[in-house]
Amino acid sequence: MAEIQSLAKGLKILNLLEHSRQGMGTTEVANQLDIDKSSASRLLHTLANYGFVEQDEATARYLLGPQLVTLGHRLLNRITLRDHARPYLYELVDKTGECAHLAIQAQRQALYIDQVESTAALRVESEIGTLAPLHCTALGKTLLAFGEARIPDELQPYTRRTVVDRSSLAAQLGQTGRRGYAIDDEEYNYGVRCVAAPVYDHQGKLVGAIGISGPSGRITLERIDEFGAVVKDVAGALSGRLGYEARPE
Amino acid sequence: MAEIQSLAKGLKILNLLEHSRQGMGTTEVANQLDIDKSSASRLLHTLANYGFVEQDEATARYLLGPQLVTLGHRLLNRITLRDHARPYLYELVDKTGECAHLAIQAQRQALYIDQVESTAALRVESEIGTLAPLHCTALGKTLLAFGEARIPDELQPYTRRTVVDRSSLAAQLGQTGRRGYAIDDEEYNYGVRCVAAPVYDHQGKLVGAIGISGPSGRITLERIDEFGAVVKDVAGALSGRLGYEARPE
DNA sequence: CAACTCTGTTGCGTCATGCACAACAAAAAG
DNA sequence: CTTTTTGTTGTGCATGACGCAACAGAGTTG
Repeated sequence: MAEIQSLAKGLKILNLLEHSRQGMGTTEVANQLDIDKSSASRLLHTLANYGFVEQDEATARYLLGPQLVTLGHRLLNRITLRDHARPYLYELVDKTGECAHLAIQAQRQALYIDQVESTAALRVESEIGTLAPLHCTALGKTLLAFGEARIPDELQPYTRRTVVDRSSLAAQLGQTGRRGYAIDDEEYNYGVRCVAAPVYDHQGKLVGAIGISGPSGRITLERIDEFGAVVKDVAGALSGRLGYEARPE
Repeated sequence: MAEIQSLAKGLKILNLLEHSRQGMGTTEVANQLDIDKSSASRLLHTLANYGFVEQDEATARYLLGPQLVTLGHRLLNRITLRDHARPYLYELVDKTGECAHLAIQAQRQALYIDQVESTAALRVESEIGTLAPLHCTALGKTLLAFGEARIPDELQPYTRRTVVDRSSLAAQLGQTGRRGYAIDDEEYNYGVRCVAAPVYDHQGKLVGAIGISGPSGRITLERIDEFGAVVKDVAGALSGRLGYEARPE
């Protein structure tokens, strides 16, 4: 599994620039990656030649380039699940008043590929394209409980409530499987509860998860089963739309 | 302007995969780029390690990876122009019945960063993330006529109507500047006419262009000035929203 | 206005590393 | 079963990427 190091360096630069809002200069990039200024300069020029980074005209700092928008959207548009799911996300927002999300599994994480915002003033937004951990989000746990994904090796804690014990998590996933929906009780963000349920295609294969997120003041523990039933219903309807036929138990 | 060749090869692979819907295998990639199988294999592994490509589990072919979605959207979300423009795109659709688009200049081309579809059955869709030439689209010509972009070196013809003569194009851009909006009269796609107008920020700097596209049966040459006035008005309103104050001539 | 700093690019010698070729494994086709 | 195709791994060699250094610009400071 040999890695082409020059390519890896270039990709690392892209990942580096992701978290830099105002861009980075050649020297800064070189320092961060512990490479020489000259190498950084040449790598950045190469990336720029292909449109993967772009130099701000005013500040001469490097930013992510338009080619990434092009490639990223090309990929998103290819995911037809997204088109089918959209009306059901709206349905979730209508019925619950909370933000609805659609995620698929990618890179051993949950990738948010669509989102419909609620109209509430206090709401939880998750940008499309975000990757979230599998073990402490409702969407992620859905992918774990109903799909073939393995429990990640490291269970990083995000809040005091994050389940970091593998056997506890496994037990919870079993319960999730029987119940038909997954719950995130402030395990990823304080004050935020989420509920999610699986989406299957015509072959009965898990293709993604949809769910809602909201402040724990509105998604109370008393009402969470009620929300769970709604999410499960809508997810089931979407699965049906994709040709899935629920098999009788 | 030395280019790191291994990095360039990796980026070329990404561009190659953009146009492949069902993915490509190692050998296929190697043939397309005229490199050895072994190199292609190692490059693909490196790209996969960083999530820029992904292997389909069933077919073992390589596809664009989720990291591109993440990076691409990170960039899109950073562009606040997009947020401000959206209601005005809806306004354009309402007033004209045609699809509305928002583009910025990137890589010496016009980058479509948002779109609102019309409800008409016959309509022109342009995917977000698409790059279009500057010299033969209304959005592109707007960027040329009102911004600092230079006329491209090569004026590639797309239809019989595409203006490929530099001086003719310069004259047309002059007229566009005086008129306040740009027209694409089937110069990029047969049967499609477009109208676009410039968007300025609070510094009076051109930041993008918005416009409409529709079948030439509806956007007739008789009515095109009427559409032009609408687009110019809405673009002006958006510029005002961004803090631009039209200076009296 | 020089002296200084910080930044980004370029030239060059050296050595690492990516490459071609081949062999191999594994799957698919015949 | 043989044959063909595909993908990965091993290896010697030469290319090319790296680090160093020098240089050029742009700001800053005294």
